[in-house]
Amino acid sequence: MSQINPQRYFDCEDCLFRTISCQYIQKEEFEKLRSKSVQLRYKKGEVILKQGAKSTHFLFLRKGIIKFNYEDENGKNLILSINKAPALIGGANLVNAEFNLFSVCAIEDCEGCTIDVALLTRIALGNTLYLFKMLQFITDVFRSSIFNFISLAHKQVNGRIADILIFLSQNIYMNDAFVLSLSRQEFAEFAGCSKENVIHTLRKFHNEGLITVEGKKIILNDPERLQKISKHG
Amino acid sequence: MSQINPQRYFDCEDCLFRTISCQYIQKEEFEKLRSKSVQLRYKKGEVILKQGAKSTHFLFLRKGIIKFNYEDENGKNLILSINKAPALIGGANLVNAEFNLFSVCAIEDCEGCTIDVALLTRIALGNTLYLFKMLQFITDVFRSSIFNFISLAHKQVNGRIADILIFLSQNIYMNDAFVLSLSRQEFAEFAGCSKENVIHTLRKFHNEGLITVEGKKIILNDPERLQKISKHG
DNA sequence: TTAAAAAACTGCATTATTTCACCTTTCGAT
DNA sequence: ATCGAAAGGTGAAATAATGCAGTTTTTTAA
Repeated sequence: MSQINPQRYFDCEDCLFRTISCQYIQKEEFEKLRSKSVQLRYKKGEVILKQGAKSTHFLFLRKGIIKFNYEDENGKNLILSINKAPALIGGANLVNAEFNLFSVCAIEDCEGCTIDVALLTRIALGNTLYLFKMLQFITDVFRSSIFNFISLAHKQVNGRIADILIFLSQNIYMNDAFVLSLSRQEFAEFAGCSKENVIHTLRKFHNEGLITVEGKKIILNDPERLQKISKHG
Repeated sequence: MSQINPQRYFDCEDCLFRTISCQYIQKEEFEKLRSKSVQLRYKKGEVILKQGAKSTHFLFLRKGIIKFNYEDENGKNLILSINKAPALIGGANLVNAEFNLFSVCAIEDCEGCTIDVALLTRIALGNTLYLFKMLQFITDVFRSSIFNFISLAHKQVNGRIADILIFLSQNIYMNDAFVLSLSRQEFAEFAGCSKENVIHTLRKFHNEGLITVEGKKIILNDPERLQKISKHG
């Protein structure tokens, strides 16, 4: 994450953020944003934004998978949501410019571009359609977590784990078979239960033929039945 | 909720929404908004916005207490948040103009004013500072629910109920003693547990002298110890 | 390559939570 | 004023979830 000699890892030409931005704002304005941007790479496990810190930049995540993490007063972690690129990260502070409420961490190797919040805000305030678009981007990340919370709030662990498996398959890995980016501990922090409970439950689903678990490799053999478990709670 | 003969229950002169709006937009523009508004009263229990419906208006809640309610596929309810006036209700749809994700119901008698979404959006798009202010209003309602979710996600029932008691005391009733607007069933839907568990736990806190429960009347005798229970989980 | 550390896993005792069956109180409508 | 429905409440059995103590497997770094 060295910034001494700003490195260029990828080309801006095919950047989605650029494409979308340039539908709303002038190329010259985008160039201003870009001149303040730095390309960064994060290894799996690295912290991108730290809870409690004041962040001066967003990150346009171009590649990779991240988690939003909240650490409570006892040091217990909760994963609020998991998102994959492309996404605009750090937006909880656009409307409400305070300290980061959550951390954002890479759970797979990531690359992206910092975006200066002050400058983006200035540009967006002069262009409501662009502002609107940015807000959509930001709330996307947020909204996905709502249904996870609902699942958490009134399903038991079986249903919650079924929900997470379906979510990962459909929204993150886009495949019935995937290699889990989360440790069992992290899975538990996402499901709001103990890691033992995650292990027991995955094993049970495995023994019932519902899924195949082999270390980090998971295959959903019967998504329909998983849906039923999710629904039943 | 008769709209045949639009009734005037209260005076617009001292309306907070008007005061705030007029800091950003012209009086004439506010008059346009107002001309499309209707003053409404809701009895405790009435539905203000219905989950799944397409809402053409926000409600500026001028007086009263409301709940955000999500009903799942099995008919189970979850209360996402509880808010008191003043608040701008229905904003989940401003950025993302779809159907209502949640219902909003009065849990105390309420009064407020409808606000035409299309017109408000049009005005806000022409005035970014106003748009920003409206977004702040809307996300306020949202943000308060986040910490309730965190509580839900990794505390046990004792801690969750302690959290809710503290929340109600500090954020809704602004007093250590209050008359609960929720039934035990609703309390359970907020705490994400069974109503029996709510009753048992309130009784336990009562027996320990932590709180005094007498039907709907609740007094927090020892908020500090309650905080400790909340913290310990 | 190997030793140490971290993560995955297991079964079980303990604790938390739900569910059920049933009783009592409160409240609103006739 | 009375009936019936809804809400509040109780205790106990059944179920779910956690936390522990220990083993195995995988990963990491020297």
